[in-house]
Amino acid sequence: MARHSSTQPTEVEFEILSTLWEYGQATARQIHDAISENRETNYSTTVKMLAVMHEKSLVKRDDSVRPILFRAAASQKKTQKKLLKGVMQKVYDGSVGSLVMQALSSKKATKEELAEIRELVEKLEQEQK
Amino acid sequence: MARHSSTQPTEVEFEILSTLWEYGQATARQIHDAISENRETNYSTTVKMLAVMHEKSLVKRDDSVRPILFRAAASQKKTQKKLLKGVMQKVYDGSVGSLVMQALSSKKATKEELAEIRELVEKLEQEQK
DNA sequence: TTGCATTAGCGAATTCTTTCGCTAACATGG
DNA sequence: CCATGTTAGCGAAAGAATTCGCTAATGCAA
Repeated sequence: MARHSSTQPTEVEFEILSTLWEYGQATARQIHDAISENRETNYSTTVKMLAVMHEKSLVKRDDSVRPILFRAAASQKKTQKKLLKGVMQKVYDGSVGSLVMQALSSKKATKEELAEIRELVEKLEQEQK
Repeated sequence: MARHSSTQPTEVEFEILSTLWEYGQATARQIHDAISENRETNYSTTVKMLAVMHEKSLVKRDDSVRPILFRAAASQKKTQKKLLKGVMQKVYDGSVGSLVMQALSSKKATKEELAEIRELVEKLEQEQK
């Protein structure tokens, strides 16, 4: 059975997914060009990674068209949440509080971000009453 | 040169570090027993991992005593921050805001955590003026 | 001190990820 | 239709991370 469905995407896989989230859909060539900006890599490698990722059901492919089009199988949000949940569990022993505190104190947030966060926090505090 | 110093600890390495942070210091046996509660593994493997981690300077060992005692080389906080920063960069494109927002909306925080977070946010907003 | 159980270390094997050369399929302009 | 360039796929290799069998060293109890 789908032994990969629960696994987090690996490093390179995540880069490819990021490209797909940005583009919506893309050909192997487009993906390759995009990730080549950061990483020194070969077109063959990208194609192979896409095959591996398709095998793992991380991407969907539309081969009714040429060149073949790829899309991410899961949304960015869903994938981010899953990953963050894992980090929270593994690194912060499940505590949202310490994760958020550390995030806030380790990197400056913009005024807008802070306002948005404060609003959410206040809303959550309301709900809790 | 220390080619590992910038690298994040791997999965198993992180589990071992977590044990060390909890215990302060521990023998290979203690570490092994601790991680065996989650992961099916062999004492030899734990010992080997400790050797690898020592090589990478992730742990320090005191072999003036028997059995040898291990300690984490870096603090939990420092390691957490480094890891979180990586996630923020890689997964949230560097945005503290979206990371925090997702963290807060994906898992309930306690009343106390929310209060603490709100205080920090308010303090940061003050500083920004 | 000897025997026995535990601890330490090593090298090799396994598994997972990433890489790429080489070939085949395709598609397009001439 | 053909030559040429681009796309797709495969298998094998290289690189990491993790595993463990086997042996050696150590220390403790009889």
